[in-house]
Amino acid sequence: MKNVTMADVAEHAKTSKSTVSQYLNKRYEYMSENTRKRIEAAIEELNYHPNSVARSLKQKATYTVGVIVANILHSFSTHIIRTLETEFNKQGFHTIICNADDDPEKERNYIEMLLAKQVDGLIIFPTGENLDLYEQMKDRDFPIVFMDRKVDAQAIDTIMLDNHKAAELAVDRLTAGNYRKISIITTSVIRNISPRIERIEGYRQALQKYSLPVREDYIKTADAEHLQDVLRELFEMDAPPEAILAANDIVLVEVLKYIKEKNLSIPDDVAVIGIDEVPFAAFFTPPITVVEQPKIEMANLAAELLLKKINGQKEGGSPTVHRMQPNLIDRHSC
Amino acid sequence: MKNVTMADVAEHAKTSKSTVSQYLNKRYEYMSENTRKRIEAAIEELNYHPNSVARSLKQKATYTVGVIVANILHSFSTHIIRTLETEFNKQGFHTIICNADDDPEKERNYIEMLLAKQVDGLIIFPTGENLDLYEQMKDRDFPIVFMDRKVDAQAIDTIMLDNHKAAELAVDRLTAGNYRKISIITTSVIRNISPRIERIEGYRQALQKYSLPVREDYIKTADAEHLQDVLRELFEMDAPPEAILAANDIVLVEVLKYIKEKNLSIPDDVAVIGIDEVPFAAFFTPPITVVEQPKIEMANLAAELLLKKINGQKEGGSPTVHRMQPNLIDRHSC
DNA sequence: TTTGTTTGGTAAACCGATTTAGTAAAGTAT
DNA sequence: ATACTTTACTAAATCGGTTTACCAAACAAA
Repeated sequence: MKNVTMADVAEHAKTSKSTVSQYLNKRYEYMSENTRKRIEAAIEELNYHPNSVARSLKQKATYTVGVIVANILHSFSTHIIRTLETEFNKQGFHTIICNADDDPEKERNYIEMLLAKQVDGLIIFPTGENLDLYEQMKDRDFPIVFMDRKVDAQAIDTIMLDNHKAAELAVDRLTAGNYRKISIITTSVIRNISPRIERIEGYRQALQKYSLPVREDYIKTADAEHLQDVLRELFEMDAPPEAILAANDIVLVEVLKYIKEKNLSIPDDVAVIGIDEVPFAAFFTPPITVVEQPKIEMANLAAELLLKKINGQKEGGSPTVHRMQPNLIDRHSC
Repeated sequence: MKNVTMADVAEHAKTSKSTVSQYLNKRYEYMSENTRKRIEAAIEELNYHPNSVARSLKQKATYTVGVIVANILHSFSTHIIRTLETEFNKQGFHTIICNADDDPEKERNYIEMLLAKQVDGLIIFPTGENLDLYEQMKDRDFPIVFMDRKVDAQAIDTIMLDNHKAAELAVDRLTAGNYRKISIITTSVIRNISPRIERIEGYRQALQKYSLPVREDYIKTADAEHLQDVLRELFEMDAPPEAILAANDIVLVEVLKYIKEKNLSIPDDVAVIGIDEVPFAAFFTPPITVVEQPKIEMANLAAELLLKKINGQKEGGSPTVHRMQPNLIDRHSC
């Protein structure tokens, strides 16, 4: 069955393609009532649906944005995606979601594919390795917003948690509970992923604020698959930590797994605090205290900034890192 | 800065668009080594990237598939999405993910938008309300696979859990633990969403298998927001249930919230079993017994079926409902 | 020498919209 | 009656690729 095109509609309605196009774009001033009705009828009768690929080619706009998350397994990413999608959809934009799996090569492929597909803008949780690509896009003034992580070499609008503050909030809470031997665990820090670095920095500074010693062997980083090993090391130390700051939700899950397995009790044997809210924190036994990111605001701001760029509004100032404030949800794990 | 097109490359390489196109499609037999090198150099020098919108228009293929999930909040959906995206990406396809939020109107819009965008195929978790659209696509032989839910009126390939079996497995486990007053709770059943209906049916049949009475007041359905009310009702009954079968992950979360709030103990005060695996089940206190869906297999099968249709392979038989087998993960909540 | 084949290439149509420039006919102003 | 507007419409160019049909030159075969 042949596809119905605008030419078919025009023929059927005894008018020209141009007029049908005007009709579709609701510029009714350019035609008589009679013509309009004939077009309406023809569209109905032929069950015509415009081809937006053709439209995009001519208009040089696809009304589609790309989102490349570094790792879709973080519940933070999932929530951001959901809000972004809803927001873009409201504004008539489609969203293509890609998962770079923390692999710079995959990220490169996705960026190239999305650009070839002529997306109108990009939101990226950058791996930080594809500087040349970031640079190119910036030079072209291609609409782009970074999320969650900053890339030092690039002056690109970026939305990030105030990670120093987040770690500080956690340490504040822990010291208030009289824990002094505090460990921080985060996922791998090769490639200097900025939020992880910053959370460790924030932790160090907060300890210093309380004149607590910073013990390097309390600072642990590892891939998700090796976190159990790291935890074992930690608890086999002469002076194991009294409290653990899980620097993201993946770490928190591994920490709780380990604790369950070793039959330790929270907070008596170890106190636990996490950065990133997770769905089970509220009804866990005990409920887990957590520092949450303002996900909705972050996603909304990202969408807003990107749409502004797409609509060609010259940005007020130069590219900024927008720092969002974390929030402590105090429960009973410390 | 003007965009670089194939014409620019041709000019720069002193050849024709046709030859450049052949080059891009790796049909090197049609040109001399010398020409090939010149094209290569020109592409490099101009930093040319082909426009896939133009290509799609001519080829009538976008190498993009759409996925419309009914509700992205189910962890099941998230996992399916992840696997689908990975799988399609392997095969050179992009994935556009949309969330219908269980709203048939949103679903309709998404289907229409994705078709206008000329996606090559569609995977839908159908709301079940847009029969006319489903029908149209089927009539056109448009590649489409249903996931998780079936639509009775439509003969469209569908991938579903064996929901009767899933509920039966849960009841088996509960009766083995000597629980006899078993309640099932599921999210709203208006619009006859098939997996929910089937799980309730499976529950009834399983009770009958054990000659246990089927009490209608133990069968509860409600929107996520009203589940707490439903739980209150349930536990304020004269004979409250000894065990709860949470028919999906959203219900499970609400059940555990309620239990925590009321300070009930699992499994002594109430036993709990869920359908759908969740990340915290393994290290919850107590670890939650759960019937899991073979998500990976389901997503892989869906991708495989869809790609076959897209590649025009005539399907062996008529459209089928593919029933996948659930699996009990026995832990300590019953 | 003539014919056939291979090699290396190009011009132009095409995909299905949008948009610009132009025009015929009718209406209005002077 | 003439000039100017407005109304209603269309032809054709365009977006950036792909593909088909065709061709000239070089070479081989008869």
